[in-house]
Amino acid sequence: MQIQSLHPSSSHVSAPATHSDPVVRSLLANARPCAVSFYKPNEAIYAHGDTSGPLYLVEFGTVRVCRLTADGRRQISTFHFAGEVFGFEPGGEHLNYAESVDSTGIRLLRPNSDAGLGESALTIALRTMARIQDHLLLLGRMNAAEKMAVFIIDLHDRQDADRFIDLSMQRSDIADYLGLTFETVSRVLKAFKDAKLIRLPMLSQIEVLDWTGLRCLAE
Amino acid sequence: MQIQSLHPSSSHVSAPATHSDPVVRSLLANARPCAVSFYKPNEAIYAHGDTSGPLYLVEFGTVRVCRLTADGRRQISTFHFAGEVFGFEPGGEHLNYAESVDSTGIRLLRPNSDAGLGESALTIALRTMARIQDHLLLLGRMNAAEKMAVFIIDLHDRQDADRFIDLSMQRSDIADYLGLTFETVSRVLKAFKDAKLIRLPMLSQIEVLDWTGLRCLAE
DNA sequence: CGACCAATTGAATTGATTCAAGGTCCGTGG
DNA sequence: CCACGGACCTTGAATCAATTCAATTGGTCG
Repeated sequence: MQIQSLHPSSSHVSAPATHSDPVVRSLLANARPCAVSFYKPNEAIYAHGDTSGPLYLVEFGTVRVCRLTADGRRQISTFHFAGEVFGFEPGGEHLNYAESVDSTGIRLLRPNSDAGLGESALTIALRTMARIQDHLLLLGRMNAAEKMAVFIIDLHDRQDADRFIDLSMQRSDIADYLGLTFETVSRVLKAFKDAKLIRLPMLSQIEVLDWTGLRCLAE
Repeated sequence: MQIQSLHPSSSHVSAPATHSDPVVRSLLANARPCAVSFYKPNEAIYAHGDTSGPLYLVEFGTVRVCRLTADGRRQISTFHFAGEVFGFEPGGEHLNYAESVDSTGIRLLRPNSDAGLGESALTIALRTMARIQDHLLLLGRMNAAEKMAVFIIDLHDRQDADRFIDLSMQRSDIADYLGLTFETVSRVLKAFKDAKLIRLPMLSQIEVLDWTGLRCLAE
């Protein structure tokens, strides 16, 4: 992991997210400015057991936040994309670990006063919580096809891309997010393709052909 | 639902939780005092779509917080017991609904200043979030026996009861919490009984006979 | 071009569900 | 006190969705 200089001329990464979200902007206003760290794919951002405290803002790229069972089974709690904030943990230690999925830029947010990051931190934490609660319903009560449909629609809603949805993560990441095996992910994508719900122009791109059909599956 | 008077002499409910948790006490200090509402089993505390804002403190009893799919499948996000705070939601509307499981007393917590409930609200929200993230791992990556073992141990840790664990909720609630059917819950309990891990002196009580064996299952 | 990793596909297996039948607990009323 | 009814729970048998295991294909990069 390298620390990027804040000086623009030395930066060779793509433009940072615009942070159009007012809550994120307010959080930035309460934070000390920090450099953007650049991560190659599959690098650790923080580990299980690390001291928690600062928050992390995704400038570009994708992050996965995960937890493991004692025998190594992995569950991905959330993916985070450009403009999203993560790193919330109670107590002093990270119970989850976070890694870059692809080439990712992360800005550290440290509170610049004793007052902490204020109300905006709570707001963003509650949003994250709502997202996770949605995911409980998905993991506990949906079948493979429904899970996949929800996942594709969610990806589309969070990317501003219109036509093609970018799959920055590989099949096994999707599997560990949806509580499936990577073989099942592959099979469901094939079934969607055969049902003319989607097209897969590349391994890492989805084009939705039938939004109605897909939304119907996702309820 | 009846509103209990704050006057002790008119109260016929069991003694309220002592709120030994300093964070909950600090939250109470920032809240306007409110009466305790008494709920019979299976009454609505708030509904999907209700305006959110106030927090709720369980004085006694058990609460379930749930979400439904469009076709009526239910996932219970969390159970809450005496001394626990719930009701966190982003935005203005409840995405979940909350109900009493058994006879339950709830104290409403409304902020008494414009500053809101302060840091303690964030602390408790983060705790809730950590609990939910644990539950993602359970729902996504554990089998029925492991889920049940984790559930029993968690119940024990959250109740101060030593010998007998009280199952205030019925089998279908446990099923909707663990992402199983109630038949499977019943079968797993039977298997635990046959394996001499537990005893079921009553329908709603568990006695753990082999903590090591149970913990081993739960990892 | 070959090597390697990821993804696909097939066949067999299995864990959990579904459907169906009993059994148990508990309150109510004769 | 006991019989009755209904809700909850247990148990069994058949089914099915998803996994496991095993090839094979495809894509990417030196």
